[in-house]
Amino acid sequence: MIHLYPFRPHHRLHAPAEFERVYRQGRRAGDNLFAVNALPNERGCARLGMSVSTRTVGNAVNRNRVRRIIREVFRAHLTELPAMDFVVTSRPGAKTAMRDAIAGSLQALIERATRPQTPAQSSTPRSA
RNA sequence: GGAGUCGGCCAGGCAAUCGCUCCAGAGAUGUCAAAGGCGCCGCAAGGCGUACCGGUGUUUUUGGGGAGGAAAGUCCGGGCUCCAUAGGGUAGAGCGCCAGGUAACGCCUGGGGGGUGUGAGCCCACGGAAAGUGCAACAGAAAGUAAACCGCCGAAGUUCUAGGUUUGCCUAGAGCUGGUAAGGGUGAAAGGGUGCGGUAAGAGCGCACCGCGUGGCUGGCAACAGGCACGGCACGGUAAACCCCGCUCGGAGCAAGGCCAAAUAGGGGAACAGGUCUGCCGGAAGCUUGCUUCUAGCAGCGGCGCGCGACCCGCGCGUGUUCCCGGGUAGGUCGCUUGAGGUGCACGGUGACGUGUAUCCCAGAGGAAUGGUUGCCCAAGACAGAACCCGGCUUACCGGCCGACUCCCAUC
Repeated sequence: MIHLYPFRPHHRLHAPAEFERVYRQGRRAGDNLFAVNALPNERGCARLGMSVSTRTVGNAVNRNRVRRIIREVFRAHLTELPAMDFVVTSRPGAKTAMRDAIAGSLQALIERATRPQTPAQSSTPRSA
């Protein structure tokens, strides 16, 4: 059982400019549920921003459901994450995804987005 | 008991635990002399000091609040804000039986009329077709100043034939012109309906009743209803076709808008220029001593541009160049939840609703909280998430509860 941590405003991204910065400069990883952009920050803790649209997820109720699950997953793993800004963008597959699927997807994507980039590997994983 | 109609209400529950957000209290800690308090100085304006009270952040803790009946669609109506104080006309849009309710409505209530159902009920875009224009496929003879295809008639006119004859004409038959909207047929619809009379056959041609129209009367605030008299059918349908009549409507929206403000262009002051325009006031020069010329300012009228949704009127704002001071995008903050507010009671009203009174405070986020996990229970949880706020309408929806009423069956 992991210990649970609070999730306060300074753990979130607020300004449009911050989102823009992560989109432009961050590393990107995605599957059919989400896309995750990650960019190191100077604040000493990880921060989360979400972009979940009704267009990809169906309706407003489902949008809230997906956002809450993302936030809970992020909160549960807050201490394990490096000091980076993450922006999670929904994709149509998230519409019907259950909680466990969302958690699994996010963990894998965060893993890929935060893994130190090694130039030799970048061309090979496709064939492997 | 079954089938159904109408109205109202609920929208999984409980517990533990981990979170988010707002409010209030308490503690810790940072910061602030801008505001209030306090102290000192000063006649006063005011100045100085002070973190004790206080303001404002962060954080801990305690307590409390935290999505809907549709929060939805954004289809109507308002409040609020800004634009001019919301002006006139045209255009445009909406609405359309009557009365009431309301802040207002295209909503609601009650009533009238029409349709529909055995019934409780339900449905209606329900002003005008004798202002004008248009439209009506196919079928049909004919689709609106009616019309003769089949049929009916043979009165009237006329021709032929036959018979009679007082030689004028008469009778019968056939035909033509013709008469006829009863019957058939076509069509969604064929120019009132039924019956009797009438007639050559027919026909509102006449009459009765019904319908329709006109005018009184009675009831009703009215829509309308009832009845009387007259008319003798003139007035077919379609206005969610144009249109006419009546009523209503300015526009944009909280990304409204106010304030504080990094960054940028526009704004205030000074100088120069101006449309050979007009007026007022001031100054200077000339002398003909009350006029001319020059010049500066203000106002008006022009011109140009912009705004007031479109157009016309009308209104407002700005005006070119150079030099000096002030602006308001990012961001923050307010707007932001106490309101046409909820609930109870009383009274008025058939009712929508109103009045009075008591009581309650019931989300307020802002890349956007209102949730996650675990366990238990059952009838196994639908549609679905506030974004300035209300009143409606419409649409979506697992089910459950309550009340009133109708029809059928059975029993007493």
